[in-house]
Amino acid sequence: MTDLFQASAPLARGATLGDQVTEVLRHNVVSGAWPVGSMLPSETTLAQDLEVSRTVVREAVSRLKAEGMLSSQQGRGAFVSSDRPQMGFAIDKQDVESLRKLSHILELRMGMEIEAAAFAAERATDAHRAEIQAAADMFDNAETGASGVSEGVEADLRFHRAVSDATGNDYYLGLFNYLGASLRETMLAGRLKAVERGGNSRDAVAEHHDIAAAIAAGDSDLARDRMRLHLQLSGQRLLGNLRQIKAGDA
Amino acid sequence: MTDLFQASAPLARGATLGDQVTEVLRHNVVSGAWPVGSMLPSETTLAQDLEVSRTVVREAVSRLKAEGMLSSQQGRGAFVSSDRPQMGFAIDKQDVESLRKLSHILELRMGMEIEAAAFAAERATDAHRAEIQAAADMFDNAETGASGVSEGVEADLRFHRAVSDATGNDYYLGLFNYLGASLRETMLAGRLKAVERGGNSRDAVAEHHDIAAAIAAGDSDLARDRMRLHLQLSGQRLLGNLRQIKAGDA
DNA sequence: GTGATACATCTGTATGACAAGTTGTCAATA
DNA sequence: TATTGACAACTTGTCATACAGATGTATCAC
Repeated sequence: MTDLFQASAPLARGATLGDQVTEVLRHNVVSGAWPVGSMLPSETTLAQDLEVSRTVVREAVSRLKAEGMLSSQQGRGAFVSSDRPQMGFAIDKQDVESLRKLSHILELRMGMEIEAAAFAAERATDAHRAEIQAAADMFDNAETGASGVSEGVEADLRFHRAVSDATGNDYYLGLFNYLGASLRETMLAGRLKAVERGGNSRDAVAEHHDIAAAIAAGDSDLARDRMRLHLQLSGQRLLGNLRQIKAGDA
Repeated sequence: MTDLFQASAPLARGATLGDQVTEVLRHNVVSGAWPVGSMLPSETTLAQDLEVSRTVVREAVSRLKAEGMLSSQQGRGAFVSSDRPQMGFAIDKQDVESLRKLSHILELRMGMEIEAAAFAAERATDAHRAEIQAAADMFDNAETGASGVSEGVEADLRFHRAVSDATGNDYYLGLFNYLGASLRETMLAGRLKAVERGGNSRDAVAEHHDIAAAIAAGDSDLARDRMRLHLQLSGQRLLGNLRQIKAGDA
């Protein structure tokens, strides 16, 4: 049953075996390979196929039981009870600590914010545009001035939230708020390292201004492109800084 | 440390030891006995005090870690990370009944799936491509043949899920699963009306094939464009059908 | 004081064993 | 034939032990 592994990319360094097996099992459920109501292979079988101890398999199963994705009964087996998290779409708090998962979260953010920028360009009211501009200026001051690192992150988040708000679509705003909250601490750590290395966030300031200009001009295609570029670059910057941190630890 | 037990209510029959210990630990957190940030007693200590094996304690801790209430680190210990369950991104079930909110949900889906199509074109494995093609064919058969309405919706969802899966990014897959599940009933109602009006979903079949071809060719820009077009058109079709239903009701 | 080293302690993982519960088989029985 | 009941073959639940790997701390040398 090596095909259990086929879809799982090389797993994050530092992730425990329990984390890894949890991901494999979860993927088998959400991908539909194990439909809702179906029975899982026994823990012993899974342990053999995945080449880990039964201890690790039980750890993974117990987590997914806590999420409501699996249920088990002594003597019968374990079953898929739901193919989605009980409480909507959620990101595990520890996931942002794994660079691979973090990059995936950033990818999702990209998909969502690129289109948000386009909607914002089409629909932003004067008030929205003013807030976007204000957030861009605040970010500018925070980065070029002598403000603390925290102010920079907050201004950054404020800008992106303003763009999401300007879509006039509360789901964009809601999803951004959730992703932003999940990323806040990590962004803070990254920016801290950036400052230590001499600071490289002036690019981000210019990118914010460019996006704000495109939205103000009502050019949705341009807003899309500039947002894409900005998120690609800032994602690379963040991941680069975090890699420095992890390397420094070792 | 018998006071660990003092506040625990009589536990349900059939509850495993793991369930019981989970409740004890959870109570110690929410009651404030173990403040946020504090360190838990070691697993060995807890096992002794609670008179269970370390296995059971680990089971309980792993569940609470999955809930985001605890976090642990090898060599350091386990800590209280939050005294309340984390809330994710959620869509109210009644929102899909409002046409305006529904169109907003579809917009969010667009943002997410357009970029997913691009990632899929870049990263899809042979297995992914085969599944996408199979889902497109299944949709084809369901729409051109004499299958039920439900099969069509399921095949439609399967196609889009396959694309999300092909990103290799479980957050795209997870968000799609959530949005798809939220939309399933509404899509069913819309397609029912479409069939009643003479059927207009052959366009969607062709669009699916077009998308599949773009992904198979590895052309991410084309995949993006075609997915955007498809979601725009199918969104309009769905909303149009639903308006017919609402008009018929009145 | 400072840095290197050894040690104690914690979580993570593996292994083996047994208890407890469920399901299917199959023969004995009415 | 239909039903019962013992039994074997599974499953998950729990325990005990051992060791690996990571971390923090005390200790020693300089």
